Amino acid sequence: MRFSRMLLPTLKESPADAEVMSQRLMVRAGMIKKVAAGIYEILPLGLRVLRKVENIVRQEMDRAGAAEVSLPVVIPSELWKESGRWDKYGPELLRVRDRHNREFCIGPTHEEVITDMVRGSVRSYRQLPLNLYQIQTKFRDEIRPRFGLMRGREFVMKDAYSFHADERCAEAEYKNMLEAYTRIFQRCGLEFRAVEAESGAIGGSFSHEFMVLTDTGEDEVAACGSCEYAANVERAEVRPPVDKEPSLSEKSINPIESVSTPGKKTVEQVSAFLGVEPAALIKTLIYDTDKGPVAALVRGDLELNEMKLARVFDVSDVALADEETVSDVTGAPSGFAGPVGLKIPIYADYSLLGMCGAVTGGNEADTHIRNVLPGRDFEATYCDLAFARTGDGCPRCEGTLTLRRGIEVGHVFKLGTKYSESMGATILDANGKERPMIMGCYGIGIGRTAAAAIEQNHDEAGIIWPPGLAPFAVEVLVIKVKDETSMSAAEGIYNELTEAGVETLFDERNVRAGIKFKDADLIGIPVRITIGERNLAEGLVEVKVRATGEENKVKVEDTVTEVQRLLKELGG
RNA sequence: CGGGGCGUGGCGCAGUCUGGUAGCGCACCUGCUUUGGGAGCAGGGGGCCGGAGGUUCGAAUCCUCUCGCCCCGACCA
Repeated sequence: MRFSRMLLPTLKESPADAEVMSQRLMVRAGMIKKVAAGIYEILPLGLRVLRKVENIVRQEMDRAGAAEVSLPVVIPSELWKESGRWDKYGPELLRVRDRHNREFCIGPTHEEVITDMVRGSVRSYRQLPLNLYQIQTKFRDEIRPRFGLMRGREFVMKDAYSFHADERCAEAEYKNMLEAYTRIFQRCGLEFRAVEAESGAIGGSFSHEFMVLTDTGEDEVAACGSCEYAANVERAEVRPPVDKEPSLSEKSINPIESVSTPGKKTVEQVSAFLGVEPAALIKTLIYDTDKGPVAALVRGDLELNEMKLARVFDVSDVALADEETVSDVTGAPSGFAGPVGLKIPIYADYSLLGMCGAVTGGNEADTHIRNVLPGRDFEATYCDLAFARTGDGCPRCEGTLTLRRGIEVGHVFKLGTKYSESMGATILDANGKERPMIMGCYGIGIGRTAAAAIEQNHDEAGIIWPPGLAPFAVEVLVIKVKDETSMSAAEGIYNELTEAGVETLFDERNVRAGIKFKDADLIGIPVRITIGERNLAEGLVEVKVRATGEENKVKVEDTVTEVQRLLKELGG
């Protein structure tokens, strides 16, 4: 491809609204251009990269036994009403009407459509399993799109759906997809972890997020340094402490006493006022549940994870109780709740085990109490309630967890029968009994993967593409276009490379060398061949590796073989 | 949805407070010089100042409404 024939508007300055590096570099490298919040035009260079990701995904999905389909972007509301999601999905679902005033939505995901496709034509367990995927543009009307392609409203996604006659088969496919995803992201040249997103109650986990580890990710991941355990911080479990022997100080601790703490409600205020560490406080939160109000306790320096609390009660959601409920159950305004003397069920985080002489609310306005000893002064059910932190114990081994940021680029999820049941996608099993198909779904954000690759692979000068995703393998750069010798040598090398099947960008623009060098670094093509008069006089050209800066002079006639050797070495 | 900020040429911005015929840098066009890391000089083209209404002799500037964009938070998975 000739540079001059390609729309490749590089920018010297960064766009004002770009928050993260990948977005800045994609805009500056002329890959994307924003047209509206979360909606982008993809320019030729950008598309080439997206196609690289797509093709890797396609190859690995095919290799894993999945078949590609194409599903509609515009989906009739009936399908979504069947599954019940038309009412549940909320404003993120973009709804439109056609000229006959019929309702449709722009597909944000395609469980309904794929289920509809399969339910008509699959009637027997003999026709299963199936795994169908598509690579397609989707739309989610995100509240706050940001970070360029990382969190757009319109975005390209690979989504796959599998159908099975029994659980074992569904689980096998789940593993199959985990392996396929691992291959995909390896080929993309990314540092990533498959992270448990949700643990099944009975062994194993059936939701994994593939997280690319970077400093700018939107999600926080707790990963064990010693084993494979990794989980979204919102779900990450913490190893329960071994039972603590009561220490001497515990035995000899003084009885509780009240202290006046006028207007001191928050942990910071109370710890500052009393001159104790936040970790010496017990935070008491009153929550509303189906079973009435409960108290949840965590150590003062930790944060309660509502999801963990919800899981204790096996509900999808818990909410902090309102002011009225708090004063009803504690007899005090919020900010002064404490476990001592409470009549409602008390759930305490493991972090309370071994605490002694703690400070808690006094269940009385402007009052706290100290010398509180769990077990002596109140009883509680102990469980894992706090957000995991760096240094916490791994739940699976003796190692410790470290928190890192990550970008979710893929998600593998066992769906079960939610859609097949509501939409009547059933088969007859070997006994002639009708049962819903068991489904799984598997997504990969294409644009997000490309963005994540940039987050992980760039320097001050620009992008450094992993060979697998590079828009071109090689860039041929002529210093002086007007010099006929240079130009004909460059043309020769360019043609040879192209004929050898090496994707080559030929920068034959009639601009100063400096501009071309800067653009080459910015665009980040792995290998650059520079053709200048001086070297050419000795029959040489320069071959430079973008990632390492390593540079070699090569004989003109050896260029193509040398480049091919280099590319092989780089893993392209 | 709450709070804050910004809309001025393709991009980045000044001008707005204190109304008086729209400016700078980059990019673009022409010429000359230059030519291995975003050149210099000279000349030039391009802007319904986001939109509507109002105040005024006169509005980018003041007032009202509106649309869009960005940031923080809440929401969402």
